[in-house]
Amino acid sequence: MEYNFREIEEKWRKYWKKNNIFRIKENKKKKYYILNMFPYPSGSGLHIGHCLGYIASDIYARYKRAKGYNVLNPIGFDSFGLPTEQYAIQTGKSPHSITYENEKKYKNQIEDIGISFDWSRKLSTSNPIYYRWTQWMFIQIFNSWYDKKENKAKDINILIKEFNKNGNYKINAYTSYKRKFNSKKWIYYNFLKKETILQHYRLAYLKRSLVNWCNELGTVLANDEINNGKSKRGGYPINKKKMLQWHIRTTAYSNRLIKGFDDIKCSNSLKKLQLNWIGKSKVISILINIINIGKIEAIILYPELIFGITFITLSKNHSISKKINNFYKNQDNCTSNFLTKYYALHPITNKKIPIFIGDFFFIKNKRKVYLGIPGHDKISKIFSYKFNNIEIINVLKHKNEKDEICINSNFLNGFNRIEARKRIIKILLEKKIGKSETSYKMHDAIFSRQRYWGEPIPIYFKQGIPIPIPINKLPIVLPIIKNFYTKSEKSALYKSKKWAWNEKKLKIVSTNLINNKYIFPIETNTMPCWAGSSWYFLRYMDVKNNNFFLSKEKEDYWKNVDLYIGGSEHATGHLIYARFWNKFLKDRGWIKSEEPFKKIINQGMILHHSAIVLKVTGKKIFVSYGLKNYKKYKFSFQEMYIDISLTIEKNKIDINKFKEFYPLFNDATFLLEKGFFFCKRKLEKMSKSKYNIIKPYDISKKYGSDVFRMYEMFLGPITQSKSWDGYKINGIKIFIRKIWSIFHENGKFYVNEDKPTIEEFRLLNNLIKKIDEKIELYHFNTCISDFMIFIKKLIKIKCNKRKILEQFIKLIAPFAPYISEEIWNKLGKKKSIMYTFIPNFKSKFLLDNKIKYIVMFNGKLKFTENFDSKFTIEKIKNNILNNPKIKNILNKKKLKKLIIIPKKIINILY
RNA sequence: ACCCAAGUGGCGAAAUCAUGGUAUACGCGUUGGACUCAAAAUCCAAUGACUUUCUAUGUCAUGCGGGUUCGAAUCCCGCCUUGGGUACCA
Repeated sequence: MEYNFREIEEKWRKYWKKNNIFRIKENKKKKYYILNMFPYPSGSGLHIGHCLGYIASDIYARYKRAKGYNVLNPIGFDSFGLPTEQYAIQTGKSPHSITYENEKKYKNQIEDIGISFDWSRKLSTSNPIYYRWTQWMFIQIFNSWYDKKENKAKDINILIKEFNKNGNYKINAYTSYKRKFNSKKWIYYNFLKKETILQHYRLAYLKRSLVNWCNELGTVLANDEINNGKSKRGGYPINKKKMLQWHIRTTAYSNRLIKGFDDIKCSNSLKKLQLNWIGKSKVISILINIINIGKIEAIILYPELIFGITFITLSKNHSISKKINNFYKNQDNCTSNFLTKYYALHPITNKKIPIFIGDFFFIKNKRKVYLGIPGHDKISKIFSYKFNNIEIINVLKHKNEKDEICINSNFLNGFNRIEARKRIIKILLEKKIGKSETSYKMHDAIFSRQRYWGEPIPIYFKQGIPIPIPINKLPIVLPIIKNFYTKSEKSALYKSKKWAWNEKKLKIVSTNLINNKYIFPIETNTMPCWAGSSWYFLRYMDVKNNNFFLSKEKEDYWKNVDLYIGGSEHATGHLIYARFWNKFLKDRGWIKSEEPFKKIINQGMILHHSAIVLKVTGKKIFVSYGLKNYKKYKFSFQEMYIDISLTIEKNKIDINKFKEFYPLFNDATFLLEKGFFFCKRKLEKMSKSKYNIIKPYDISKKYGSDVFRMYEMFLGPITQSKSWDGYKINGIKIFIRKIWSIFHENGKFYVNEDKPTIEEFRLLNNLIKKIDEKIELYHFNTCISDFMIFIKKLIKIKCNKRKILEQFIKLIAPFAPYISEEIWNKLGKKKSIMYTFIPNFKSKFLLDNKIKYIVMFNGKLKFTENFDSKFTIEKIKNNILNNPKIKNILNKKKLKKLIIIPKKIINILY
């Protein structure tokens, strides 16, 4: 009997939906919270790369459920964002309707592959019901300061009270405010002055910072939209421009973000990535005198190399560069790297050091100074070759392979690096040439966006002073603006005619009414995407709550995320922000967990071939790729991505299909190569822009969702990127059919009711043990191998006994839920297989009384030998020495040593 | 430029961490066979490379070059290539 996946899968899809099988309620069972990283609902819909994480987490969720946990496995949409905004500008559609359509598309596609998401908990960041709380949280961040003494964020009113009492003398706050004031002064200050000071303490504050401004496009651009200093769209120049923007004092949490790793289970590489992003380090800054100019401060990363400094480069933005530049005003070479006529004095030797100005170095540090140590720094060395009068001093010498000692370094000579560093630091500090500081690479996160499609920031401005909208008036809803493309440096919301706050009536009114007495302008910037995505995992626990973002009861039950699965591209930004946000909410007492995620795994990407054809620039002529360098043609070519479905046999193109697909090129000319038209193929990330997307529906339509699910898992380890090959899916198709056929005899469903043999039980328990272990390690690909081996053996020994097969189908159900549900039903079970338990393995069936030893000669395998598991090493030794095979190989050579590693190997050295 | 990861047959990969111990499990593909008038489907067998007439307890293979070890795909050092991130793509 043929397995009719279309009918069967459709049947169970409906059953699950109708009976709300995936709906989760809090109960007395132990909880397990699985989370997929927030998807962005793009217009092109889901592709098989997205599915990878969903399938993996679904297998894990179904498995945990079958192990007795109450599993929360929710989904929602990070639906604010740039692509929707741009698509809306292009097409004239409203971003609201685009988002609605895209979310619907995603839901259908995800349901199709049988993911057990609880859709009743769906949320969407662009929904006012959700962003009401994002806005609320922003106001709370605004109304908080960081107490360094207790290491937590607190209400700003506590700080104000303290200022009233003691000024800022006694408080130990995380602040950018450097001056001191007492309570008298504070009380005397006016409203404006007080708020200006408070801005240095608030966790959300306004500050001018740089943006990428593109004048021609009339907008701020993301780095992603820029290529080589020009806009990707149109290729227009970009200028850095300072704008007043909201910042979040994330740096206050640097130490806790580092410390928190103790409680997160994730790969070391993920930890390293985040640690490097935070970039905490102890550094020494030194003061250097520039003759006739003044002092500069510079960071010296390796103070033990101080005697190797032979030049200094200043960034063009350095205040001293600007002074120096005045002298060079009339010279042409001020723009790139050039040598000035100024000299610095070496802080210890007082030797003259030449000063350069330029951008050769990636000067990212605040000091904007680069200390050139060409003897031991690669880039400095390259730079010194450019200006060949730079002196190169080697200050290190290899003592042996590991240790380096200082040379040409005055009093440091002869010390190894570590010792030399200690000594020089001590001297620098004593002589007050240097200061020890803790430095962080991370800076406070910029929170303002000049876009339309984001959460409005709930702030209005009274004489330029930011005041939060009263929280009982939240949310302030994003106004509908038909044409929000500003083409000016004003933010999109500036175009809204109704975007002013009436303090008397407590509502949003027309901007015409602004009188700056009781009607004030509202902030026109919107929030960044990371706002909504920094706390969504909390909302899933209590998505329908209208009174608060999360109730105590629900939080007590679900606590935090047990397993977080998502792409490694979010390893830094999103994870840092979400962890910060969570810690903030905890500090203020609204939640209890210090860390939001207990365990994080990163899935790899799926790569696929893309097809690129050669087109003659500006003409409807296509040239087969192999003719690219053919001298007869004097065309200039442009490369064009075409849909991968137009290829037949690797890089051959079906021209008729091509013309059909692109009606624009119906009358185009094709220059062939040996009668065929070839393209270039490239293996790269699956993406809409590269037209190499494979949609899950195309696969599940042809093979069924079970086959699709299992094949995606079978491609390779979840954490690695892997390429898609549509041919190999056949192996899984055959395997699913084998499962089906083992439950059938002569075309009818049949299982044998006899008691299994010990050998059969042993096979089953071995499988249970392996699957148990491998699922916990997320090795889903090798689980499938084990299922295959198991089924192959059952077929070989002709076992179709109920007691074995029933357990097997439970084990495979998380991987292939549809066929399992059908077989479970045919086995006579009334309830869904989702409600069954996967048994634990019984170790009594696993015992083996023989142990296989590998016998090696000088580390090379010769043969294997079985020994009784009870044998002592001594007994094995005697046995081996008298083994004729060994005597034969040893022949007349003398045995030097015998190494026996219990339960593993025997190595004979001769 | 910096940070993080990956590199194993014709191909996807296993063994890689906790714990160094039979390299290529499982699958695809290919080849041969069975069934069939034939094809598809299915089933069975072989399949890293090399060498020799046969045999084998033979030789060589885990991106490249070294090292540690009785023993390295696995650990250490130095490279090469590819992918991801670098703060307004998500």
